[in-house]
Amino acid sequence: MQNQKDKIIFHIDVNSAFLSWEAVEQLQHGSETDLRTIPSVVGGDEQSRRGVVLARSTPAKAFGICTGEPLFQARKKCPQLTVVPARHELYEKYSAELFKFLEDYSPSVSKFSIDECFLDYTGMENLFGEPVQVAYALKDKIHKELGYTVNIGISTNRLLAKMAGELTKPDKVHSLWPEEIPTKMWPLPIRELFMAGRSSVGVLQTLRIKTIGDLANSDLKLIEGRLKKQGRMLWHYANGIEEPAIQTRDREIKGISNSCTTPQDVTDLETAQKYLLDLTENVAYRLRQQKLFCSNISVGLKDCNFRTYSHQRQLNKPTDITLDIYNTVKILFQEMWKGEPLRLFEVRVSDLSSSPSSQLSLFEPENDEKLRNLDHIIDTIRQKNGQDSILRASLLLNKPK
DNA sequence: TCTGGGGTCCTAGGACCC
DNA sequence: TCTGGGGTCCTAGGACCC
Repeated sequence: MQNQKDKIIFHIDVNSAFLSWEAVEQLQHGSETDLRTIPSVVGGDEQSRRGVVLARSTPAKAFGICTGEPLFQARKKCPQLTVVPARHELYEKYSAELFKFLEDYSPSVSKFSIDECFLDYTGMENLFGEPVQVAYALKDKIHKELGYTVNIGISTNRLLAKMAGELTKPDKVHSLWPEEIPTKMWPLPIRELFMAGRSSVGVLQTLRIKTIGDLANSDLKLIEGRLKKQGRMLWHYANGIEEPAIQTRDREIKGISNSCTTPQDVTDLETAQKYLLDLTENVAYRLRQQKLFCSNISVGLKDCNFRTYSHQRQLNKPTDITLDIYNTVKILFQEMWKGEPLRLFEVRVSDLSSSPSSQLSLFEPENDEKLRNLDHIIDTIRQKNGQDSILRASLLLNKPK
């Protein structure tokens, strides 16, 4: 059992979140079938080449269908597969509802992703009871009241709670107290360790490290020599030491991006710029919603051979003006593009601050003020009538510079 | 791989400064 | 300059997560 002074952390993870939420939503709207009981997946749009599996039902899993795999491949494994298009706004709604629900159990609930969070249960035993029993009750209450299942992992830090939550699924509660590490975590293949991705696992395998236990009991200096900071982190994680700490989404935002895989490869400048303007508008709008300014702009491309590359530029003066950002985006794109067919465009802004450069803003050029007013008008129309209510493209493109 | 979209963090090299 | 070392900033690319 845990020490008196130790923390108690729950990791709560919605099982096949997008699919579960789709199933609940469809049942509420009179559907006869529960997506969770048939081979089904939530996926992108196949025709526009966005066809990958985002979430799968348990029967779909039985066919060997994996998340992230192309829909085409999934259909080969299971021809009768039901494919549901993704509805991200809906999932945001369900996500918010769950986190609100959890706040009854602790004042400290930290969002890790749309369907995962950490709940700090430390000091709540006197109110609700012993953690494992409470976790079971909580899991069943979510099922009964919200309509879907979750996994709950419990331990003394976020890392171990998360590893506990992954042990077996779905609809399970697992503890992974420090003294249970050798029996519950060390036998697992190294791939199962949080933050051990393909590249690190490849290096570790050359060192004959196959399980999490192998890594935990290896020489830290050796691992660090091969994998630098990443190696040091993985070695600590394998030993159940959360060093560095796992960060959640409650910190300030570092960057805003939007990307788009095109239905067909793009080979002409005009079409490319249309996509880039669209992405820029989305990013700039979100930037202004957050009342932020960016000092770095980056454009990323993926060509038809899946080669990815990017260019970025530091600005002299932070901005939130769509046209400012777009002008830099155009330059960055032209620096990179040699005419190769492109399948993906990305616009990203970073180096964010909450005010435009302090002194300069007092003497803001008249033109900036006009552009900012234009952005404001368009943002207002969009908020009232929806994102597609106004075609900014023509406005911007025709606007004399 | 017929391979999405939104993030964070790290590394390495070059420019520039003292 | 055929020159050392340390620091900071910028840029490109990659690893990893859900």
